[in-house]
Amino acid sequence: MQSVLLAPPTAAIRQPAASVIDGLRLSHGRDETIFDQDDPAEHVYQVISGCVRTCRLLRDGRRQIEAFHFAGETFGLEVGETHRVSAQTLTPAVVRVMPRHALEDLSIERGDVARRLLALATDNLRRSQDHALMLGRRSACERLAALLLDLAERTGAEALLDVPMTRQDMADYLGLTIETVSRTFTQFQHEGLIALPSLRKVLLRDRGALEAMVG
Amino acid sequence: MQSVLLAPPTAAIRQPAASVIDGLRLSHGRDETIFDQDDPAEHVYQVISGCVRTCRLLRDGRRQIEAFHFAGETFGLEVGETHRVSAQTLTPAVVRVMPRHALEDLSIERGDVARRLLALATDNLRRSQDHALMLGRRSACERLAALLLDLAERTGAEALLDVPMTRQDMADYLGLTIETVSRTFTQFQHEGLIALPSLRKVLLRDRGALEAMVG
DNA sequence: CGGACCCTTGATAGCTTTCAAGTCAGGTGG
DNA sequence: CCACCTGACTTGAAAGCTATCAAGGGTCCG
Repeated sequence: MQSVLLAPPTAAIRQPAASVIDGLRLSHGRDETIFDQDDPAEHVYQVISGCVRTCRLLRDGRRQIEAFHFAGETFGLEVGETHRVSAQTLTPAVVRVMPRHALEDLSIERGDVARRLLALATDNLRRSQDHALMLGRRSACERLAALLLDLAERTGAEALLDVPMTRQDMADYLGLTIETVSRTFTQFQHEGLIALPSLRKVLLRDRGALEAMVG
Repeated sequence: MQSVLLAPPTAAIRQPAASVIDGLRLSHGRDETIFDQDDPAEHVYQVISGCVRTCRLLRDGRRQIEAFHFAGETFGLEVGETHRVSAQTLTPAVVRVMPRHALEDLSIERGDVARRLLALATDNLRRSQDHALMLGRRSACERLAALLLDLAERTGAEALLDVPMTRQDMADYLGLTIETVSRTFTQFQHEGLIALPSLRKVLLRDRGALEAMVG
């Protein structure tokens, strides 16, 4: 038997793995809550289709989106008893729901399952570290360029990107305001780096220049 | 047998766990490199004594410190073949070095070991997410207050903190400049929140106010 | 066609950075 | 033991980037 719990993140999109724990598949509409911050962390989730955001809220309402999750990606893995982030859909989405205790029990018996889980956790860690570097040390332009390139890579788009999130979502992911995101889009457009054929679509015209910004 | 690979982070300081893989114990002086960014990731490390920082560098020299690691804490766990961060000592330190492949092999046989590794990874992930929230959505004052309280908690200090890092280290962790960190210290002092009996020591005079800032 | 929401743009303010001196402390060598 | 010297820290002034406040314009959907 080859494929186990979850396919490796990169391969999952194309070849969904057979899984030991199938889990429920739940369909969600757009902008629906999957779980809230401080809810008991009883499940682990995998995006089957659509897009999900995980985010944290400060008491005064400031929001930081921790990550966007696309098809094949996993979220909701916690070490403690409660979720430290909330999760909502950006688009209509199908999400696989797996009971956490079952996964943990299984990972004690099955080394390969445990290994896969560890890979998922360290992969999320890697993303989070990249995110922190961006938030700590990059300018607004660099942040937006990084987001666009990341989206292109993860959705496998050539030049025309479908962006499932609002400007507000991008702002809360990038640690900026909605106005700054909008101005930066306009600036990129004027510089010929991108075109904006419609809201929710971005055409990358000079990928090299964007990559040079990100470094 | 009760204690396995690594004690849980919180307990490790007081009762170092017996371990399946003892690993080499290496002594380092102050400001020495343990590994560099892009080095092959062949080991996992645990701080026995002293303090270690892990950080990432941008090509133009901008630096983001990803985390400070104190006694009992683990660092260097990677999913890929190379280290994405570098690690240096802040103080003279003793570090336990464990071969990564041995850990991975062992975690396939031993469910408890795998579980412990997963807990370590998700714990690091949690810290990284807190860090990202701070970098994305908090002011300079809030960031410094959070760092001081975090140090107090992790080193178990009552009111008088020993800070092993320079202002530059703090700045690179907090996503600020050294001047802003210094000014914020001065401001806290004037507001009666802290006193600075010497460099590298901070006396917390109004912990409640600091906690209120962090929220 | 109307309305609501999202997005863009403009003007101004504010926080943090940058640039530039100084000050202080700790360590070394005389 | 003291003087010096170097690196770390602090402080000041000015600039810059992003946030805030405030309209105005588009677009999608009922």
